[in-house]
Amino acid sequence: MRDEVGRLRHRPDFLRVAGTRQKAVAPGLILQVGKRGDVGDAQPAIPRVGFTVTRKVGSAVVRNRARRRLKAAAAAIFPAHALPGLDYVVIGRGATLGRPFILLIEDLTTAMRRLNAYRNQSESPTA
RNA sequence: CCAGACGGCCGGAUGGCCGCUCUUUCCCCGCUUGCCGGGGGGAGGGAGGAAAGUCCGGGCUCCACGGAAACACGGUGCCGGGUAACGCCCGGCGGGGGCGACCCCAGGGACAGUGCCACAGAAAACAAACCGCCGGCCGCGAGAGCGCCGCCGGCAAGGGUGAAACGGGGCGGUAAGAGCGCACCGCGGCCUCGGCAACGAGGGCGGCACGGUAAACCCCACCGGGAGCAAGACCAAGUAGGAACGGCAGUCCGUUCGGCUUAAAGCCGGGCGGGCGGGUGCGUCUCCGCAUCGUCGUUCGGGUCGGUCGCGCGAGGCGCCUGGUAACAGGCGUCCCAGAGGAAUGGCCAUCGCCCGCCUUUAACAAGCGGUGCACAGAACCCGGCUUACAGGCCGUCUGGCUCC
RNA sequence: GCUGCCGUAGCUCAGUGGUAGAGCACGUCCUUGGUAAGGACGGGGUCCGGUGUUCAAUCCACCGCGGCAGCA
Repeated sequence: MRDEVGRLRHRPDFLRVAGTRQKAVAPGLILQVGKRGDVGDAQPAIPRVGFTVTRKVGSAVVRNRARRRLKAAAAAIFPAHALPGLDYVVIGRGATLGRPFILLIEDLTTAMRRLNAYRNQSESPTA
């Protein structure tokens, strides 16, 4: 069972998610969560994810690599464990590049659990 | 072998699993049948030498404009060549550095004008004279000589200051001196020769007349219209069916409504229909036809921030040949080589290569273990340069030194 | 993509060719029974880096590094 995960692409979406102040900090990343605002109520809205890596992290090469590793981590977890109707924003930190990939995935799952945004695989997504 | 100079090149390799994006092709489903939408499979392409800084030059697009010129502003600045062009490149010249290979230089004009040259020093620029030197007179003294408080005249060699002092040091000359004279060097004209030229070489003349600074203002010559792909074009959606100004301007007939009027007539304003004229669009243009309408332009206001094009065949890459010292040019053959849009080109793993550390051990290697060690760095319209960053490595040419034959 | 500005003592800033300064801060001393205030003295600077122009550069020119801001 592989569910779709959408992608946040516009600045207002990021600002709305940041405005909810739902934040969890892990060594390798920071996670923000917010409910989708524009939902049509007929279909259950798919979860969406966006990535932010600021210039404080480093040069363009460093920022690109950090974002790609976060994308890979999200692709490994979100299709099975993201909750529908939520928008996730994953923020890269300076340690994102040096962190082993396994620990990066653990960081993501613990951050999701801490924000009550983690779905166990057995639960039905369309509750 | 060591040290060095210059030019060019590479800048991790192979494989596995899971993904991203573009192109192409096939299959299935759907309907509003079409380069339609959704899903799936196959094949192929997918960062750089600097993609960076944005310091120059172009293409392309829009705006402005009578061909253009001028002022202002900015840039460039020895000569010749290359180039689409350049502030780039190549070859020369001049100056400076290095034993040398070679390297460095914004390198026009200081008799067009203005400004500045601190401190020190007599004096920092049409010259002048502080300490001085010399001669004459005067005074003192027997004399050599002396004279701060004496006079007149000549001189600029010496001293000291400074970054820089109206040629340099040498010989002659002189009372002392002085290009006053002489040779050399420097400087400025002239002539001849070589060179396309910058410039160089030689000869002869002049008589020191001409300090530095133009990356101070400036003068001269040449170049530059402005903005930038978020340029610009189209589609969809959607708001207002808006306001102001300007360009030709509406006119005639019928009918109807309102106002003025007691009513009619008449006048004014509006609606509808038609004719003529006008605008816009299409048909290849003036003719003509069709459609549509008050139109078009500018500015403001309002709305949208979705999609498509621009967008990659190019001053293109590679190989060979020819011309040229070279930059480069020409010819022939061959290849098609990224196109994202919160932005693809990746994540994880294994093996090899290189580097670092440790241990065992050595004259040295090798082997073993560990390493979150493997440079600088990510296309955003494209191209030519410049500049800056860069672990490690390869190739070629040349210079100096040492040793051996 | 385009365009400006800034970098000077630990901090905030002057200085714009000629030996680099002010305020605050810091140190020592005086004053006080003691502290603060006040007074006296003092230490501190690769003037962001490099190359050049000039006799001489914080200042002028060029090239970098870092930071800030504006326009689209």
